Formats: sequence, C-alpha cells, structure tokens
Amino acid sequence: MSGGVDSSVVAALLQQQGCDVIGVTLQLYDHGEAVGRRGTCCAGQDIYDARRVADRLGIAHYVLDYEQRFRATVMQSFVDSYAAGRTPIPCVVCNQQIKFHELLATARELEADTLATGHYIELRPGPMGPELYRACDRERDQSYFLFATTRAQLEWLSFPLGGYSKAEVRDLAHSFRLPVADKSDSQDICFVPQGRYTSVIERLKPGAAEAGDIVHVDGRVLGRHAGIINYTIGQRRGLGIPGPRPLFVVRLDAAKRQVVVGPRESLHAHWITLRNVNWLADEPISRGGTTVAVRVRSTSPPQPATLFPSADGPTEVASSGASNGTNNAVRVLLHDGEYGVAAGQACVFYADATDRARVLGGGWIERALSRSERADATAAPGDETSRSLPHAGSEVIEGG
RNA sequence: UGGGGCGUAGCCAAGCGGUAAGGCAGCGGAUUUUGAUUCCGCCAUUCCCAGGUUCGAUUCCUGGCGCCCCAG
Repeated sequence: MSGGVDSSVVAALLQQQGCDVIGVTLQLYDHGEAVGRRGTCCAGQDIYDARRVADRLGIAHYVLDYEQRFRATVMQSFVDSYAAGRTPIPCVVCNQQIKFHELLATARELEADTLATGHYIELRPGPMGPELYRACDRERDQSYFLFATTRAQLEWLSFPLGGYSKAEVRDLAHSFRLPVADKSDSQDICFVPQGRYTSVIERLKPGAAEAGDIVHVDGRVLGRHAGIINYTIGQRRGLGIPGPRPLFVVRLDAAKRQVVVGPRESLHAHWITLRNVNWLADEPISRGGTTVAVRVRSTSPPQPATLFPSADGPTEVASSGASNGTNNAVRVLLHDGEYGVAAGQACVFYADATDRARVLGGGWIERALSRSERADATAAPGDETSRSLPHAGSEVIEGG
C-alpha cells in the first residue's frame, strides 16, 4: 500500500471479496526531504495515508524499512546507469528487485497466498500458467513497467485493477469511503525531489558530472556541457546551441565525456539490441524472426517489429522464468523505426498492437542502430553509431 | 581610407517609407508512475550612434563609429 488511491482500492476490493488482507507499506528512502510533498509515494505523508486507509478498513498494516536495499539496488543502479551514459528506468528495477523479489519473499514468509498490487495490468490464466495483458484503461496501462516480471513471479501475484478504468477506481475509493479517494496521482521518480534527478546522482556519486564537449555527428565541436548525466538520447532542450535547425542528443560517450548531437534524422533507429530479455510467450523466438508489436517508451502505442535471437546469444530464448537476470540477447527490427531510443530504457513486447494485447516480455535496450547499420555488428558498443549514421557530414550548421 | 559590402533580440535572419516575419537558443506551462519527444505560451515600444528629409523612417540623405571583402 503506497498510500495512493490505487493500492488502497486494491486492499478494499480484496477485503470485500472475503480475503484476509494484510497491508504492507515499504519505506524506501529517506523521506525527510520529501515529507509533505504532494504526488510522491512511499514517503512520510504517504505512509501515514496508507495507515489511515488500513485503519479505515480495519486490516493489519505493516511498514517495512527497505531503505537499505532500495538504495543499494534501485538508486545505485540509477546513478551508475546515468554515469555510464545510459537512461535508467528505476520503476522497473523497483518492481523487479524490490516489490516482486524482496517484498514477494516477505509475503511468502507471512504465508500469504498472493501479493496484490495496484498496477494497471491484467493477469489471466493460460495453458502454461498466468499470462499478462494490457490493462483495459489504455491511458493507464502499466505493462511497460512490468515487462521484467517472470513467470515464476506471476504465479504469486495479483493485479486486481487491470479490468478497471482510473475513473472507476476513483469511484470505488469514494464508495469505500477511503480517505485518499481524491488524492492526486503520483508522477515523476519517487526518490527525486523537485524533478532534479542530477542532484541525486551528485549526492550518491560525487564527481559523476564531468564537463565535456558537445560534438556534432560530423565531427565539429559545437560547445561544452556540464556532464553527460544531464542528457538522454533524443533530448533537444538544454544544449544551448543555436543553429538553422534544432539539434538532438544522438549519442552519449561516457569514456570521452562527449555529448554527440545531430539533426532529427540521425535519431531514426530501426535496429535495437536487447540484453536480459524476459520472454513470456509460450513459444520461443523463431530463428527466422517472430513478429510482434513493441514499445520503446511507456507513452507511445506499440508498433510492429520482428524479434530475432541474437547471433552472439543463445539460439533460443528460454520461455521460463529462469530468463530473469540471465544474458539473453535479442535483436529487434522496428518496421517503421523510432526516434530517441536510449540505452538503458526498455523494449517491451506485445502479441499485437491492440489495446488488450498479451504482454510477451521485453528486454533492456543495449544499443539502437539506424536502418543501414547491422544490429549484429561485432564492433565495440558505440563505435559504429558514430561512424555510419546516415547524413553524417552532410549537415551544415552555419548558414554561409 | 582606392573600390565594394554590411551593421535588426543571445545566435541566424526577413522587412527597404506606414508603424519590427521566421528559425535556433532561452524561459514558463500542458502531457507523462522512467528519460525524452511533442504541443501551447512568453521572449526587440525598437532596428550601431548623431543629425536631417517626411504627416510618418529599420527603411531615404549626411556625418560618425565598428566590422568584412577586393585591390594595393
């Protein structure tokens, strides 16, 4: 119970169904600086709200101190990722490592039958075990953040809100007379106050923000930056470089401390390489390619793509829960391409592009390559992206 | 200082007698349980300076100042 509307309604629904509900709230980070802030989760005010809901329902409620492990896993990987020129998704790591690993283990120690959360995603029984489907509220669907959930974990999880719209959940909260019925939705990263994520990085990894050059894909040095941690692939704002056309961050080179920029076209990616793929479909990925729909960010609709087992990875991607944490690699061919595909982000698979499609897993983005590049190239990461981008060298900034 | 050209917001730039386009950058907001993108709004009472002509000048004239190019 995060103290928000969704998990509170879940508790109420399960209780209404006759379940013996135990409310658990995780204290995830030092909430001193976030107390009283609106729109955050898992901090002081929210823990208090969760307690009020539990009291209202008359259920047991525990606050578990997970600060150490949250810092050691979610926050640390977040910081390391940015420092390496990647763009992390802490929410996925939190689901994967904290909620569905640490908390799930605790739930089982408590002899709970299931761990229920307020995520908007649907779980349906299937011939080979539980299957994941996109939530009925397409605007609220959280499948993107849950791609790493393994089959083994799904056996122990419940997502009661997958079939409700957000409006219905609000209505339920009112009908249950929950004190958080009108509480605003959370957004942004929970442990980042004021939206200044770089300050968190500076605090946990002093010196992570080293200044460097802003370089155009054609090789020209256009300016200076205050650290690659301030940028992500596809980013436009914050470069401070005037010109005839806007420039976007095309690549981040942690070793050279360079922010490589270029015109929008140079962001068009058709091939993506993934690692640590979690595969949830019943059949393995075909060596000849398996056509699916994928998302490379949470907010855009799935688009057609073909998956290939990576040449340097296993020939078959296991469909068991054992894939979690292993080095399964997959190549993705985006039929129409995508702009702003960043390493560290997730590529999530769906059976098709429809609203209620089955979720087939996903993987972490290692590299994004243009149409002309080979996704199975053997060069070191980053090298070929700078060498063979289309249009490289053809872009002139100064008017003449 | 022989010839030519130019000086308009942080950068680029249109306008060339009728009361300052646009792009980039920047700022603010919307959207968003990640980062982005995107979208919306704001951003020169003033056109290098000083005079003059005119009802009216960024636009015409004169003189400065400052750049650039070609010749020397």
